[in-house]
Amino acid sequence: MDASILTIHPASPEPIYRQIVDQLRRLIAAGQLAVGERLPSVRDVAGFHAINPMTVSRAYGLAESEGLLERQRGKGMVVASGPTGSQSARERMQLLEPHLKETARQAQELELPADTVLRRLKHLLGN
Amino acid sequence: MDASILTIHPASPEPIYRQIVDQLRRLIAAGQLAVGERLPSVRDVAGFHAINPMTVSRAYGLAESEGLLERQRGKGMVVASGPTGSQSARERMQLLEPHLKETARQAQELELPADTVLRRLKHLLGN
DNA sequence: CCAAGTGTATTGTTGTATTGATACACATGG
DNA sequence: CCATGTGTATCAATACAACAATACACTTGG
Repeated sequence: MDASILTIHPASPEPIYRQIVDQLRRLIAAGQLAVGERLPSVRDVAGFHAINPMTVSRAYGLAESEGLLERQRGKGMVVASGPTGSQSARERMQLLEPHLKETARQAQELELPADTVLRRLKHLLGN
Repeated sequence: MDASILTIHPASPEPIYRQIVDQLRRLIAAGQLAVGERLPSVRDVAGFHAINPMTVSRAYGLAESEGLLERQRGKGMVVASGPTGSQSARERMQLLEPHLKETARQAQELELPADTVLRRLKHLLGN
């Protein structure tokens, strides 16, 4: 598995380990990471993105305790077969809900017309 | 000015002082806080939200160095008359742009249909 | 004038978060 | 068997955020 599946911004105020966990949660929920699929090793990810291996390990550990990943000793991490794999659109939507709530809050503080916001987001989604 | 204009979540991982500054930036850009209007005193805000006055002072100080607020010695902080007051919809939109970009990224990782996301956001905006 | 209200500088403390360097235990494959 | 590849436990070093308790300079209203 290629280390490039993960997008990381080391300079972001968002902690690196949380960027990784959040991303894994979404990619696994959508099935972009299939059940049983092997993840890139901590050293691969760390080398590719020029970050510390322990930071990746911490993210993997959290993802495991959350039931997203399973550890295969000596081999690596694989996507867990638990209650997680490839969820329905409804379940995936709930992962986006908090972020959307915050979007709405900021839009209202900015007094932006709903049309304007929706049109812009539609454009961004059309990639 | 009432201390309740500011919404603060002390338990959020987002630092309190940044919650305040970000919020001020939006409220001022929209004109919900009019140019020249007085802000609630640091002690009022701190008392109302049960946080430390110096945390509020720090936020006000940052907002001032950003040109959002002006300090009137002995009186308090007022909304600056600078290049900031009540911006156009286009300018306000740019304050939301980074957040919308992130929304689009997460939606794509979740493989959510654009329609679903847009419909949900439209509902959240219709308050 | 002076009490009461502004913001702020200062110093110290506490708790936590984040990252880093190193060494270790384990499993695999030739 | 052993080099190589896993993940990770451990300890350390910072940095950050918030709080606490003062003291200070300033303005206003009675």
